[in-house]
Amino acid sequence: MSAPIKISRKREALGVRSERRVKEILVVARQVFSEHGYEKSTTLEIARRMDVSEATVFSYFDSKRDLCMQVIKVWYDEISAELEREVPLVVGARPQLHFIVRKHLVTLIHDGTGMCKLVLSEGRSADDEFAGLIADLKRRYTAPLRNVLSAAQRSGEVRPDIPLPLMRDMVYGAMEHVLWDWMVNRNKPDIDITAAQLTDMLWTSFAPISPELRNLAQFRAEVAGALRRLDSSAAQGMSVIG
Amino acid sequence: MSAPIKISRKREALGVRSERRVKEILVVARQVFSEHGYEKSTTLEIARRMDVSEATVFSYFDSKRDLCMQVIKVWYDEISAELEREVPLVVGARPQLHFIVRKHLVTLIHDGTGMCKLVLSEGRSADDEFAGLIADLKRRYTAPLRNVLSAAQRSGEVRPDIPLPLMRDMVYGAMEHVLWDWMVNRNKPDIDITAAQLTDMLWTSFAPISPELRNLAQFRAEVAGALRRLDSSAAQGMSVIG
Amino acid sequence: MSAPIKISRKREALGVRSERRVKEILVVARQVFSEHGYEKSTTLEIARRMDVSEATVFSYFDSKRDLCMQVIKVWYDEISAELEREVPLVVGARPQLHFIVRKHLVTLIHDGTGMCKLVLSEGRSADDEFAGLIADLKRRYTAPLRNVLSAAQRSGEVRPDIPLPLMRDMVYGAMEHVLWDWMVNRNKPDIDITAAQLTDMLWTSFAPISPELRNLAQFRAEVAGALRRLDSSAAQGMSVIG
Amino acid sequence: MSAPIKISRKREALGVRSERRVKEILVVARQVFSEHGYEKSTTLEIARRMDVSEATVFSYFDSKRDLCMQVIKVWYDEISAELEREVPLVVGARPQLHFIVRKHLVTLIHDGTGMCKLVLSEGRSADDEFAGLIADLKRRYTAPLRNVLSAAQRSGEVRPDIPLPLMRDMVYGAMEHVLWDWMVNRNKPDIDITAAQLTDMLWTSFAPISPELRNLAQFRAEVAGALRRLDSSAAQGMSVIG
DNA sequence: AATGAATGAGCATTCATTCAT
DNA sequence: CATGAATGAATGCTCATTCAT
Repeated sequence: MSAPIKISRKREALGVRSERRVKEILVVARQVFSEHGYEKSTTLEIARRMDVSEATVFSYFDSKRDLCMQVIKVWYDEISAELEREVPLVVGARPQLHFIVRKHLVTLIHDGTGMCKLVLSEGRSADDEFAGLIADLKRRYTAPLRNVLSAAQRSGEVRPDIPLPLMRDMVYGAMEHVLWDWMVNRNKPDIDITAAQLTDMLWTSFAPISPELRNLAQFRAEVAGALRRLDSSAAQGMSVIG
Repeated sequence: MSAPIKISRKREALGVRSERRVKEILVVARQVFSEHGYEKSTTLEIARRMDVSEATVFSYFDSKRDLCMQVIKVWYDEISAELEREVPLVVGARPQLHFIVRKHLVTLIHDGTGMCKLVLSEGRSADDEFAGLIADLKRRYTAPLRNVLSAAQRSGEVRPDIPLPLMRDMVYGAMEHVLWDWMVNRNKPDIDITAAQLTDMLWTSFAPISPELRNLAQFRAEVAGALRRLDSSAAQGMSVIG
Repeated sequence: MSAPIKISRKREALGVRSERRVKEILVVARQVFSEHGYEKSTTLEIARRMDVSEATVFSYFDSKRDLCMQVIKVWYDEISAELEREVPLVVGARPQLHFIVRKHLVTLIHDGTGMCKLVLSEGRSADDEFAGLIADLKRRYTAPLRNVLSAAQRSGEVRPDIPLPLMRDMVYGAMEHVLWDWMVNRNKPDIDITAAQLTDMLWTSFAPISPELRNLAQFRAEVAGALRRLDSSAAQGMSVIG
Repeated sequence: MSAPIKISRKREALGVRSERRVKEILVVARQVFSEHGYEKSTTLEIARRMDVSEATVFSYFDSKRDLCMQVIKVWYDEISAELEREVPLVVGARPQLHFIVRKHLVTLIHDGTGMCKLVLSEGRSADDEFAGLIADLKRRYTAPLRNVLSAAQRSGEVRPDIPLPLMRDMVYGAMEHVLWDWMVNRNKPDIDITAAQLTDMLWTSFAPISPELRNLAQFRAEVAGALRRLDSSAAQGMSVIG
């Protein structure tokens, strides 16, 4: 729960002056990794863009993998901290959900550093260790949502029979799909509308519906469906009565 | 929309006899890619397992990437065809949604060929072309759901104000998250329960709620939330009245 | 005892035509390693001298280390086989010892491939595994001497109270020193004279001396020494009598 | 012949206070080089163990090679001085030889600093300059033996027809082999027994044997050998007489 | 005297891909 | 139809060494 990402061996004893270098490298590395993804990025390019030698980069980070990990960690730490600070300022479970959803979309879509693709891609790294570390970072990032939903379950605002992880999966899974659709197919979503619609659907699905309402809704749906099928058959010219 | 995945240049002129070879290679390649992921798999290993030379593999496929693409395509074609065949046998929009959800989980979790990780990982490939091709395959695979929801919208069973892609994202996004959680953190989901819960939530969120019910539900939720906050404040010893 | 040096993984299934390549590489690698020693040799230089790419070299040998090992093994196998063939043709234990000693010096000094330095150097490799493998090769190479001495012990020609390994160490240790002295200080030994003198001394030291002769010799030596010291003291003007 | 090992350029102008630093570095470097050998040791590790920067090390020594050289030189100087002091205290050429042999084995085997492997390995360095410098150190170290044998030759205790270097090679060559066998194959020799046996053999081989005795011994050996071969032939069922 | 910081130069190894036979 | 053989091109990483401060 605490420090899941180990600080590079090599950074342990660095002085103040070099902290600047570390930051510089992280900035450049973020750019490079964002542009090409992890595999296609090279340590040489990162070094070149900084006008330093590769050796310099390796004197601050243990390995390419380590460097990329730190880049992702820094980014997650930033947005996690922001989220942790802002969510409590919002009042009400539904508004909080809405805030989290909108914030996530805004952050990833408006982010100028191209982290969206990197994070979505590397979050699915085939490398187990890498994937595990990112999973840790995500745990922190999604904690606010978890807290909101957990409290809402206790207060009765959210149905108690659904495991929190499953609800989290719905929230972030839906958004990742939206974002990936944007990345790959260039279908840029309208953030406000999408956030509103997602929140609406999610909150509806999380709400504890009274049995009566639920049954009523289901009855209505089934009747409507049966009716549609009837119409559909008729439309195909099948002689129903004769 | 049509033939999105180009057949390998080299396969165009191949005879019938060699079709068998193609299948054999695809089978072995599927194993290898599943085991190590795309990047860590080597054409040498694929060739060795078949007891042929690497050159033979390359005489049937243009490149490693092409081969992997075909592997994924074949798999998607299989499950897409199955889905297209089976979904119409289910009656009712909700049962169809449930069927699609459950089928997806069953397929990916019980699949002995380890395609789950490969598909989830490579579906997020940083390579734009690759990602685009997989997006095409997914379009076909998700078409049945699209049809179900589209029809349901027309029949009034599903609210008409939500874009179909967004609903699709909710369905598959949630499931991908569940599956990835399983892959990385070894949290194996109970398929039947998860499918039921997901369907329940999704269907609820897709259902057209009458304004009255919706308003009523929201009112109920807000009152409950306000009450909770009141209690919480009181519990912390804050003087409420003064 | 048998095949101590594993054949390169990669060479297992090579055809006839490529056997030539293997030989070619070994020839060139022998040159390069001989000239610079293991550490300072580069795979690039070996490849360049053959006008092939480094990759070609690595397709026949697993690693630089493996290649060097094979070079050394081939050489040891050659001279071991020769020795095994020739020693039995010599009659008599002492002549056999002389033959082995002379042959060793001739082989290492007249060898145009510069293996002398490589073998002497790498035989003392700090790398334990490497050292172990060379030790195996040496075991075979020194076996003929061992057999000669062992038989001679049984026949009473060689004193039985000395362990064979210690006698082997005397034989080869002395020669290695002679050779190294040549390599480093350019003191080229006269092979025939050195071989004769070494054999003479070694055989004398291995001979079973009868107690009487030994005692007599020792008595003689002690008297001579005492006499020398007496003379030496007197020469320094020390008052002997007081 | 005089100062063969040049003092590091950088040390020339250093004051007294820094002499302490030099000693400290040499102590740590000895440890490191002993543990990993020259090639695998890094200046970084040496610096780290001293809690100073690499730059500090390089301000006292010209190069890694220079440092290692000094380490070896210091060690050789120590044991050379000791030998030079102690050998004269022993009376008699043979006892002196025995002392030198035993001392050498004891020193190298019981040495806690692991110099044995380093010295044996680096004494065979492929680097000509390095090898030459070590050869110089060895010259001093082996001088006492040279003196002993030289005097013994003059006094008639040792045969005069063998060049001193060759006798030296026999003495130290044999021991190096014994020690290397220990290092690589873990055959730890019994120091006292080995020293006694080596001395016995060496002294015998160095002793001036009268022509009569020598001839007699050789005659005896040849007869014994011939007899053995006769018996061996007979034992193989060869009809000797018919 | 000490060092933080930087680096030039080097190097083994991998692997998809091609092509003559 | 198959393949043995060859390779171009790439790349992460190490380490002794220097120098301004």
